[in-house]
Amino acid sequence: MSNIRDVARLAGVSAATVSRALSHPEKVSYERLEKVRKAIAQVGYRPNMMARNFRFARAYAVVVLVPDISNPFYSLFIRALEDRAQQKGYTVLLGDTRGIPEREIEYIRRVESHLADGIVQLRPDSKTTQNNMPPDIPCVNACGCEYTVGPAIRIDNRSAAKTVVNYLISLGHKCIGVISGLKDNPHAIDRLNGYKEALAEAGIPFEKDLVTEGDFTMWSGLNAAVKLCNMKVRPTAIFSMNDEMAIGAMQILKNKGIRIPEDMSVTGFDDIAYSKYSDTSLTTISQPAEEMGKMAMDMLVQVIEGEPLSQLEYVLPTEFIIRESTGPAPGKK
Amino acid sequence: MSNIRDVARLAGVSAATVSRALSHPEKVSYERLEKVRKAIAQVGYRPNMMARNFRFARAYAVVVLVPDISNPFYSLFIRALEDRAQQKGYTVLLGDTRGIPEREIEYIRRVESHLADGIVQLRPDSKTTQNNMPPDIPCVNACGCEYTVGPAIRIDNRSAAKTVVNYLISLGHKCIGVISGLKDNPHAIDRLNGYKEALAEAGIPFEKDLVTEGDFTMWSGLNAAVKLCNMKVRPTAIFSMNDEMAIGAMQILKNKGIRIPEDMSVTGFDDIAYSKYSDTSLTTISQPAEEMGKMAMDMLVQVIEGEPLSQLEYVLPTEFIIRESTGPAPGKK
DNA sequence: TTGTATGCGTTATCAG
DNA sequence: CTGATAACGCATACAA
Repeated sequence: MSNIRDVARLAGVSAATVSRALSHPEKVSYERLEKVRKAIAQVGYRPNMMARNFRFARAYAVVVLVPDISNPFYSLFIRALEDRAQQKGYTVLLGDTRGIPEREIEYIRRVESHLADGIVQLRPDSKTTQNNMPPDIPCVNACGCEYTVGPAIRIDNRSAAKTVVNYLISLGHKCIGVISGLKDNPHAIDRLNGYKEALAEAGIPFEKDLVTEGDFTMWSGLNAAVKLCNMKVRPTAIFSMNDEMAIGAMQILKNKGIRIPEDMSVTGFDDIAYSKYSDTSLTTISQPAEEMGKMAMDMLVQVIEGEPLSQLEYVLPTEFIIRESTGPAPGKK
Repeated sequence: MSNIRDVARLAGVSAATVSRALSHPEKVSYERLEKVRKAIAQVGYRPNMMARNFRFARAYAVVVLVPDISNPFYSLFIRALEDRAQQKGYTVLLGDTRGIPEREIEYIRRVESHLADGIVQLRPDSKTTQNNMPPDIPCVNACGCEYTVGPAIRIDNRSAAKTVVNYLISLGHKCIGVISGLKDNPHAIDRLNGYKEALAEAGIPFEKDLVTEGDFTMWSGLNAAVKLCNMKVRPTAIFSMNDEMAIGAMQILKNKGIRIPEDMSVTGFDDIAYSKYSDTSLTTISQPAEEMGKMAMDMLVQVIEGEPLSQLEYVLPTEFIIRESTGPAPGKK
């Protein structure tokens, strides 16, 4: 591989001139600029970015910490993040933690050892996260819940959930089952609070047995739905905390001959692509995943570059999308 | 940020000793090892990996070039790749090209400028790809088709497709529509060849009107299905070249009152998670995405480190999974 | 405008 | 076993 001195020698100038020709061409005479240009072409010189980054003590790279990249919501987010990163001259280092703290720490270490300049955090488990994250490393929390600290991009999970449940109530549903994420998942907590608020405002008592626990996978949604079906008083609607679990639930309901939405309404959360195309298309909450990815990147770069943040937290709007999986409670019209 | 000399000063040793204490502790006396250990802890020293990489002229990073990370097959592959990379001390740089050649080139440049050591290529468009890829940069083609050059991990698209179509034929189907990817997509070409072979061996003439073109999205599958339904002689089965398009197709078929599989059979390709949970679960080909991701990483590291490759190409087995979306041709039993 | 000299943090070499 | 030194490739302060 040729370096800047090879080019300089060939062009008959100093290495400094070659460097300037590339970074500050206005400071170099036209004549030498041409010489340098030719020499660069002749040897096929490519500046060594690693050396340059090293000199600037900057990696121009960010880590994105994600529990599972195969989750469609996350992959959409990351796609937008990467897009923005590329625009800004940054590289995205993929950190799929699978929820394992050691892996998270491994990636935090990458920042501490200067292989990346900051972290975008999609990990919702804020307790662990905040324990592991040293306060001095640039970090944006992009899966924020109500009680995150530091720069954050988030949605209002609570009021979104409330909107969904309000809608179900308006359709006459009084017994609404919940398929939750893991109980200590911040999203699950916020969304459950929305559910409770909606119930309270409608004067419906909260029944904790109606809340089943899943882990955001289709399989867990299926299992949770089985439990809900076997209850003494079977709910007439299911509020699932994400689309995957709702899809899993719908499959088993249909297998059992329960019609959707005639016998039971089902709602999701996220609006992943499959929700629109699933056989009974899913009523759900759409999150602005791409907008969130872009904003997270913008925000992180601001933090990295030491620019002041005009806002510490951005709460983005969600959209409630009504499709075929919801209808009037049985017996209502 | 503290550096190696700060530690050395504090420990009362030379920088070289600190370096050795970290990299070759067996070459350092126990006494000084302890001193160094304490000093490191005291100042919270983290070795600057960028400086170390710079010195070794290695990035310990690889680029993964993918047309669309939100595609579940790709994200599974990448998850496994990242897993293996982490095991081997490498970082994965995410390169979502969205099929745009300029973006691909941008990432190739990252390797040329020493920000990464090599590339795993998931881009199936081998023509463009090979035009852009300089011969001297380590690269593994992981979405290989029959005519890729260089190190490759792939499946036998042709024979997998043939298996599917053979099965449909065995069910009595004689008029089998195809939802293809873009006509010049290597996967689409290989799979279409499999389709043709199966037909030929069964003595069924190939009808080119039965081949509709999609772009591997659900939406395009839906549109293609509409075309197939409107044909003079409507096919009794649809061979879709991926699951997404099959899911899109199934939705519109059901909307039109066409029963699956009684009136029409549908098959997919990839076996993404949703195929199992979609309302009529999908008969499809399962690709070993995770195995492919791991092997691609192993292979790339071998190339990077200059180890000889025992095999230039690995063809991994696929599995044919029969679910509910296929059945006997109408009129057959 | 241009060239020279220096340093970024690390590690291998070599002499002690 | 240890320390001083040079080198990796680049960009800047400074001198000319």
